[in-house]
Amino acid sequence: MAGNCHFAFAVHVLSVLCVHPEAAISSETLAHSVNTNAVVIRRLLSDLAKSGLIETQRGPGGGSRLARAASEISLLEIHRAVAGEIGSFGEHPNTPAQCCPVGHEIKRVLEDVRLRAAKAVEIEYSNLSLADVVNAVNAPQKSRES
Amino acid sequence: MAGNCHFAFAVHVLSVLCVHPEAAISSETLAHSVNTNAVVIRRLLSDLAKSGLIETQRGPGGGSRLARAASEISLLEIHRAVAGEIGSFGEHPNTPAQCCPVGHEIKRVLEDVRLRAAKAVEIEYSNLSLADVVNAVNAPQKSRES
DNA sequence: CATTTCGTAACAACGTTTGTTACATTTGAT
DNA sequence: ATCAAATGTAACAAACGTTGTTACGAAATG
Repeated sequence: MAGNCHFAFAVHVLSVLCVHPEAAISSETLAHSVNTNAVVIRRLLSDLAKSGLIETQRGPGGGSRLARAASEISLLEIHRAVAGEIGSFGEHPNTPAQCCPVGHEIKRVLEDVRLRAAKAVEIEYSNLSLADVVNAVNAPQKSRES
Repeated sequence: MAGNCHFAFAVHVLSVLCVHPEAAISSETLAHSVNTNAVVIRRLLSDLAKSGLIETQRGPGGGSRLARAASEISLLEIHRAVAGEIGSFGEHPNTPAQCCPVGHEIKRVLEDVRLRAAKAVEIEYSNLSLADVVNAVNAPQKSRES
């Protein structure tokens, strides 16, 4: 696995919240569906709440629910909430030799390339909503939307 | 940093080879430009040679040079050579609860999402050549091509 | 006030990546 | 032939990020 799985877990969790609009779902229940620890889920939920995608209640009967209609939540928002801006494709971490003509400019050029790729992914994610995901979950045999 | 920097290093190295077409460049020289260890570069060069992007000579005066015109080498090829297929955006590593309707289907849906994003990046990378990168390196003040 | 649940800190386990040393192998020059 | 230059690759340590886990305080409900 490269990087982390916050985004995948978040989409999973939000999908579960989406199909249970009537009740608040506990981190324990969500953790069971994702097959991980409840604290891992709570860390995610904390980020999602900070971004206003869910609302959470403490105490008995507490848990989380969507703060908005699933059709109004894009995958881009989810990604930003739990995994930051898109575009961490292996950057050049070193300081290249500045005396080398290539070394002097390469990081700027690579950054442009990175931005292009990031923009392309952003467009894809912004065109997919949580509702699209849940629809796909509920319609296994059908081909993909849009 | 997320993941590795093979791709960034490879583009850097290949750019240096591109601007020195007259001679074979040693891993030591390349390592100096990238500001890393020569063995790190040799590992990269080994992958690039296996993919037919460069040719390498051992012995005194040896080193590497491009096997093709830079305009015929896409960033997608470079990525595949040193960092594998595009599309390792934090997958869902666990086996979700199969009794949960969402858990049962979510990995397939997430895989579709991942493929979409990967395809978008592939298109960007396939439309950029090593020559484009070198042109951008040589024309610092100009805006980007295409 | 007891129970449930969240929020968060702290820490261990694990895997990946990078850098480094070491050494065998190939090649070219003298 | 021998030497020097350079690659190819294995082995290993250090650093880092991620995940899972325990623990415990805070909040809310009845």
